[in-house]
Amino acid sequence: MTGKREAKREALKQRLTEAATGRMESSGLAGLRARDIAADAGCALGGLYNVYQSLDDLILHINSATLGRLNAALEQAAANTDTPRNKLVALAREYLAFAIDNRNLWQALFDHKMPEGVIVPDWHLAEHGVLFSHVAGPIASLKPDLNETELHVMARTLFAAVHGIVSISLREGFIAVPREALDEQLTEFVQTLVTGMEHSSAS
Amino acid sequence: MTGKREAKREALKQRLTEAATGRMESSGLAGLRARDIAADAGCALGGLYNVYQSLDDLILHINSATLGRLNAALEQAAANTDTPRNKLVALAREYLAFAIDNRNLWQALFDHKMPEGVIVPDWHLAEHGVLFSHVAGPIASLKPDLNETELHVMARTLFAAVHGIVSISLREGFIAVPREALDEQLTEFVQTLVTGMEHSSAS
DNA sequence: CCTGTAATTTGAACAATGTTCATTTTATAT
DNA sequence: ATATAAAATGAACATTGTTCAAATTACAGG
Repeated sequence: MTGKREAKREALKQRLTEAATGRMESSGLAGLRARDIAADAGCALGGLYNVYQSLDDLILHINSATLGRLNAALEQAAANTDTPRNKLVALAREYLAFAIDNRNLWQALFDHKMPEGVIVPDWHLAEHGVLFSHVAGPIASLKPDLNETELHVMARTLFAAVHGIVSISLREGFIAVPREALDEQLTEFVQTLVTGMEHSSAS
Repeated sequence: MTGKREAKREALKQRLTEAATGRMESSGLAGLRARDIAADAGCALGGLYNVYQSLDDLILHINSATLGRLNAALEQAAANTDTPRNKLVALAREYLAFAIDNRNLWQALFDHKMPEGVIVPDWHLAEHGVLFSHVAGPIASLKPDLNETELHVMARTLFAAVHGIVSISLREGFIAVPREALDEQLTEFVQTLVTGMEHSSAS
């Protein structure tokens, strides 16, 4: 009857992660309390710190899972579309859809900051970097003359632009634009940008 | 010798605001402590709460001042340029410059969140809204057929796109792109977008 | 099945922080 | 000069994340 320790530990970790994810979904990053999470998971307060290094560490793991789902959704969106132009539009729309459908989890990806002096681990930065990569393929088709660096930089720029539009649109306090209008705006924006790319010097 | 109360109160408010702004510049929003601010301003901890409703209220006022300076800088940038295209490029570059030169103050504009249930006062939302307005003029020239709503929405979208690029570029942890490269990327991005606008259906 | 040991779980205690408020100090008017 | 109202003070409180000595539990050997 060995291995029971390991199993319990894993089970607790999962319960904690699920509890924390649930709290984050319903109350957002700012509504996350160590005591609530522990209570939801059915363990003592200290139990959380046996499994995770800190609350920030736990949040990092939640964000990692969210990034995984987001990356999968974006990959799907690009795969189900034909031309580079349509892929870029589909990626932007999927990003918006994911942000709306997973508001608090998505917000936490960008709202969460490590405490002063603590650096974000490389593996997590890499996961963020994958987001940019989805955009790189279609851009490479549109502008085959770009070298790898230029391509990467432009992909990051385009992603950041779309992120900014989604981010400000979903910001609380600001006038809530209806989803359909947002979708249309975003589509038009990407279309305009692609048109611009097609007409620029080194296409 | 009347009016001394009012004067002292104003003086204290200013000292508190300056102290808090200084702390925010050097340590960022997350490094702001009520006790530090009060100590810097030379008053007791409670004094802060005689002048401001809460720390959030104080932060709101700092952000208001920052927005004032940012709006002034953007207005200047647009005024010193000729064509709509060049105005849009100048606005984006000025936005980047301001963000770099006022990193922590600028970050706080978007990082700060009111506690759950407390809503941002209208006058402050309006100040944020002014940011979009700088972009509206040049866009109106480029696309004279837009009605007021369409114009406002497009201005917001373009601003948000530029904001996103600047925001992700200055994000800690991510690879720091040299300022000149950033500036060039941003310029190219706006140029591409304007080109796209010139070639789109309802120009 | 019993027992000793090592790992785990617990929750009281701690430190840091925003906020309040009874008390003290100060400014103004009479 | 004194009374009153305003303002300043800082101790006390509530809410956090985090730690750690003590209690509990799982496992191996007899």
